[in-house]
Amino acid sequence: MDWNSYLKKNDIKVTRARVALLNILENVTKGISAEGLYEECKRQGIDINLSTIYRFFDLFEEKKLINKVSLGEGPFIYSLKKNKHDHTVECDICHKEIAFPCPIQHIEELLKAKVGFTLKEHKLEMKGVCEDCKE
Amino acid sequence: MDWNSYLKKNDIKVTRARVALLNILENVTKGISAEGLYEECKRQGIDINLSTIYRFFDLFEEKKLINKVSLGEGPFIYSLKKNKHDHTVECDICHKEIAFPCPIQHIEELLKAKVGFTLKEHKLEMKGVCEDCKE
DNA sequence: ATGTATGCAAAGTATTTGCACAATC
DNA sequence: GATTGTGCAAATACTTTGCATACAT
Repeated sequence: MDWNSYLKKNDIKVTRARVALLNILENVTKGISAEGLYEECKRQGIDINLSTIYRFFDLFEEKKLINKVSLGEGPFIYSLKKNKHDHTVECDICHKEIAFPCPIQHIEELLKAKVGFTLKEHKLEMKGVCEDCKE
Repeated sequence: MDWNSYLKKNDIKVTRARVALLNILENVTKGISAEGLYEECKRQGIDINLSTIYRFFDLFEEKKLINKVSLGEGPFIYSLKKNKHDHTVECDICHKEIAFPCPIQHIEELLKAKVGFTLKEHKLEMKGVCEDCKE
């Protein structure tokens, strides 16, 4: 992958650390923790500080390029977003639709961790009441 | 609610702390953090140690009576499970179905926290590959 | 040359644990 | 009475931050 243009497109400066981390993340099948990524760097002889990794995740999460998921214990698990898409929730009352970034990757990590199931497709429909109609 | 029989049914000893915490949780519309529950106890003049609250959550999560959700930052958010139900994931290859405790409450908390939307109904279908067929 | 990124060490936040005493069955 | 729960204080796990230096444009 051409990280150079990927990064520029997202207004992120191209640095040695970021490119190295992206290269590793690209080849990781499931999510990875900050510590895990740090260990993987060491294993590959790449010297990157753990703080840098946390800052990398923070930045990329803010740019919505990364999923950050908790398995309920231990560290957060991060993974590069693929197939970025939204779902919509429709308000029962005003019928407004609100887009919401697909939350399935949270569930995907849980499924993998708890029952060893690898998710391929999903369909999610949600209905409820929006903030304005809540009273 | 009759917490006495609720607890016994789930093989949990009835104690002052547990009943008090359940009473509070029952009247909390959305999830609450350990610290939040602790503050609420104090506000109501109930004296329960923060460790006890954490131990309460651990126990009830193990018994699958409580949801534990992370919003990506800050503490975990806990809520009593209502409408306990499973979803199934179907394996593309062997067509085995695996039940999975409904993960929507995770999403529910996220929706509430991020876009103020209160979820009422959902439909979730998932397909993928089970552990045995993964090779 | 300027602004941003990184390493390092120290601090912070959320949670867990060990132990002594107390409550429950 | 035996077992399990709770409070307290200390420990741990994970993550964030401040500051000095290095790097990217």
